[in-house]
Amino acid sequence: MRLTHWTDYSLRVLMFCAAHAKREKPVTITEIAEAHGISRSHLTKIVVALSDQGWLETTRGRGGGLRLLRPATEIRLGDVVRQAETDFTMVECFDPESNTCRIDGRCRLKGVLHTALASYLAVLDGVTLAELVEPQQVRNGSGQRVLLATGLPS
Amino acid sequence: MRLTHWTDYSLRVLMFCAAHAKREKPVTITEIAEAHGISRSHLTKIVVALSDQGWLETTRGRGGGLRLLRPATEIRLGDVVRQAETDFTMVECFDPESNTCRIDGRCRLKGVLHTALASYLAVLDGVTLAELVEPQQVRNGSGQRVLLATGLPS
DNA sequence: CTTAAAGATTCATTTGAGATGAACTATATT
DNA sequence: AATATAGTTCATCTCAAATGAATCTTTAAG
Repeated sequence: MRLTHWTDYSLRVLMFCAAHAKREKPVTITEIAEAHGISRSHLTKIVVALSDQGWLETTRGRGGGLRLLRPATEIRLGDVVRQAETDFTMVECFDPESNTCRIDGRCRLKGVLHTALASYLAVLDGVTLAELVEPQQVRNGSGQRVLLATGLPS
Repeated sequence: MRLTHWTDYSLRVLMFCAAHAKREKPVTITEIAEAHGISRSHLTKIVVALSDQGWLETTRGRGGGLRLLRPATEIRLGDVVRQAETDFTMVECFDPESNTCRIDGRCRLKGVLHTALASYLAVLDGVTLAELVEPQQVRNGSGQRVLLATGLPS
């Protein structure tokens, strides 16, 4: 049971935007890609998806970049994960297409796993992007003051 | 986010054993494989693992087969899933080996996802194998009385 | 009006966990 | 001896997910 890198990166992009929301210049894809050591090309696809899903606003051209469409306090992790993650097939019988289970409909497994999944997402619904990146100064390895969640000097 | 077929089958094997626990002859791998339309060879590996993990007792030779080592009322789904599923890497930073996240240790994502996972498993811990296969007569498609969870005529 | 900086698209490829099954071995009962 | 059972080994297959090069499009700055 694991989340995809796609979802992981989706969250990181949104976190990065949230952490720099107050900056004048918008955040750029290249910037995030470099910060995380990911290819710009690949990350672009994730940004496009996030934009299609209404999380981000993108502007092309010089001076362009990304901006959150909603305040980070209103972005619940559960909703992001629901959209980023495409496959919530817990067991075969979740998917009517491929289900060949001979005891489907008479067994309670599916229901139980649905409940568990709901519980998982409910925890994520209880946390907003803002809480993840809440600025909080800590010392980094070099004794420098940095912002929690961004790693950038404050 | 999904469970592997391995875990799915593991649960089905245990459920089958639980549903037939009162039978004189032990359940056999071939029987389960046929009931679910899975290859006997593949299912054997799963049974061996379940046996290694202490869920099952197996006996070779004619008249042999599988038997649960503990009453179904004492087998919690969460424990089975924890053992069957090998990879609970929610995001890259879960795995110290592969983690390259630049903001690890200063970000709260990992903690949140751990909590969510714990919540998922807690739901499964609240259900026993016995509850899944609790005998309950229902009518099947042919109007025949069958046992819930097994699909076999009662 | 040219250039540079940004996002967007397309295409092809790689990768790796997970799944699969054939063939064979070991053991117990009849 | 024959049969029915579990157990092991080996090789492969499969497919979603991940990756990245190349190119196109848009827009602000100079």
